[in-house]
Amino acid sequence: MPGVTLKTVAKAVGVSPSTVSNAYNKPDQLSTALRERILATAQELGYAGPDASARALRSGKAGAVGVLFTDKLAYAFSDPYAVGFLAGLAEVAEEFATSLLLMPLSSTDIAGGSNAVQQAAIDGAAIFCVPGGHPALEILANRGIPAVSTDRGDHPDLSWVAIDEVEAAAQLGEHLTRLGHREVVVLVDNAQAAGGQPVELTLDEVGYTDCELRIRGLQKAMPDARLRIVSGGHNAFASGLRGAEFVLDSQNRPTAIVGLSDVQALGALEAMKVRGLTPGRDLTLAGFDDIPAASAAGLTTVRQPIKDKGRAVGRILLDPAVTERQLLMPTQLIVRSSSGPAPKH
Amino acid sequence: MPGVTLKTVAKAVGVSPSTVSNAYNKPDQLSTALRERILATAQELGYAGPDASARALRSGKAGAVGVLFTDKLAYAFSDPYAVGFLAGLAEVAEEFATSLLLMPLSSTDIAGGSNAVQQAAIDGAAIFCVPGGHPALEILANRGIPAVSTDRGDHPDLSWVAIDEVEAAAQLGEHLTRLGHREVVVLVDNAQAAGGQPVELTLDEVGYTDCELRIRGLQKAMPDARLRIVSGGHNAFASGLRGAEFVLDSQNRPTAIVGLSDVQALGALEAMKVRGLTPGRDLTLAGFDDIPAASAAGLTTVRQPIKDKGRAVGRILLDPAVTERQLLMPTQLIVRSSSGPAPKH
DNA sequence: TCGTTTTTCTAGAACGATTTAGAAGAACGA
DNA sequence: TCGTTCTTCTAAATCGTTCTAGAAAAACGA
Repeated sequence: MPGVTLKTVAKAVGVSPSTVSNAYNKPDQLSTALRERILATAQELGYAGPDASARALRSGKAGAVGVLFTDKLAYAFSDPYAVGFLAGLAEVAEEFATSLLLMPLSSTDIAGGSNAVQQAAIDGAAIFCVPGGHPALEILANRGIPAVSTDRGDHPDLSWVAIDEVEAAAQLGEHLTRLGHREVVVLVDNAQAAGGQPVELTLDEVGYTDCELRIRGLQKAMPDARLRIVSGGHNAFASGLRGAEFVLDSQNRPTAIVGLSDVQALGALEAMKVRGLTPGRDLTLAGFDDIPAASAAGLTTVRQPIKDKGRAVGRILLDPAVTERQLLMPTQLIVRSSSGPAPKH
Repeated sequence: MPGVTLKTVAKAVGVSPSTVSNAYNKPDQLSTALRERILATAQELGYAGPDASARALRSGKAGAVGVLFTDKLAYAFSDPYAVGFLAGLAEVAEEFATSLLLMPLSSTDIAGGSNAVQQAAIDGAAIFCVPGGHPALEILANRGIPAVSTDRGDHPDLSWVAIDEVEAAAQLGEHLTRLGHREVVVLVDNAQAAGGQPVELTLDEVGYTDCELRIRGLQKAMPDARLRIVSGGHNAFASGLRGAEFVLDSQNRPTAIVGLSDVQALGALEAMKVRGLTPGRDLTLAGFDDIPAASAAGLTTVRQPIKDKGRAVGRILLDPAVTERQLLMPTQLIVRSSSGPAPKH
């Protein structure tokens, strides 16, 4: 049955196309009897309801919001933190009969124009941990697509749902200071190390705004400590593992390792285990996010309400009743067994 | 600048809209000089390229494929198995400049019509572990959207990329039989237990076709064993944990527990650890999928090439050169330390 | 030089719906 | 009975492209 459209149905029933459209979208605009007759005829003709593209064009609503991820999709999903965010977002999306459009941000050919960000039919975009200044953000702005970021940007008119990165990290920093740590390594996500060879970075090279802020928070709360920044690659278990290996096998071991995400911290935990190091005694380990696995592993971490973050982003994008455009979510230091006093030497 | 369209640009440059369209889509249809002039003017006017919806309508291609997940999205993504599938699919999607549209499948009001499946603008759909007979599948069929399932369906004209569930499970069953196990508990995903209270089920109540087939495979290879089916909720670590707790704390402990997914098996592993039970010695534990964490945990499992499965689904949906519509992927029993001989008594 | 092909561009009709403004008829109050 | 308000339905414009067919100009071969 090729080409069964609104018009076909309208003709078959003997009404105008508008009425058929109303039968689907505004049931109170026509009598129940007629509506039922229309729906029945539609069924009979094998008409599956208004075409999505046509509706999107005419009404200006795509029925989908984009989710922008940095890096490859695989990395994004391997972090339960990302999954939690997505789950919260999906919950709201579902409520508004909206789908989620996954937009992997391959570093290549963003500028090319033939990329998802340029093409996608979306009503809004959730920017998940994408560094400020990324070309994709400009494209979105150009297209006039409302975007909500999970990071606080500098522009006052940008929407975001974020945490106070500096304060959150400072909480952890104070905890470490109290425990007497002065030699600290911070494990960060970084593209430079993606090849497999861990690298040591300066603060300027870190890149991701949120990482940078967290490090600043640590510095602020640990003015007397020596902070080294190391990356084993993109945000993943394996990167934390590699980064920690690099640090643990080097001459000057720190007394504490802070992963800027729990998955990285858990990777570091693995490296410690292999070397027979007990977290909290031989070396202090801390993470960020408080993903489910963190509590199982006894990892000290900074909890952020990730699912709520996803929900909030969804509401800002989809719920017209929500007018607040910038939301600061609470964080909480969760102290577990992986952190302990710095060993005297 | 509201309403900058193809026409606006065309007028500004002094050419026809068709030409501007060609500048974007068919660069060889016009002189380079003109094309560059058009692109420059577009930039100047703040025109962000052809509108996605309009293009979708006119060309009949949405530029996106839907991904249907059963249950709540959160459960879906907490399983690395799902993530692997998605990664494979995303790889192919990227190659064909197509986006992935995640479609949350609320169990409620699917029939209502105001759901994502009905509304979404997609060219095809990947059906990931959605039980046959689900209303969403019918909606897709009605809309004439090609769909590829990860489960073998009964209809001969349905496309799928699957494994031989029965045989795969039978491989594992033979292994267990050889080890002398006769008291076996199978942990399954089930909505009934989603509340938190584990339940014991009959085969008829299992629901998901693939789960059912796997159990049949086990039965086939373990004709003399007593198989009990238990669920601790939806497919997740926590469900496996709860299900195993229920089983381990009951009067008649089995000698082997089989999780129908690795995440559930790993949850069960946790329950065993807490109770001081060593897998492979005190109790045999096995899973399904062979996710990365399985090897780290020494879990005996049935490997399936999940990323390839995702890729294959993507190719069937997007690559016109691929004509094969039904693909059986290989599986392999991976024996690790979590399985051992049944204790004599 | 004169057809013929190739290149470059255009006019105008789709694509399939929604929206706006308003008509026709029914129901209502006085 | 008559004007007024609802209810129910419709005509026509519009959303922003891409497509088909073909015109005009340029290039080509002999």
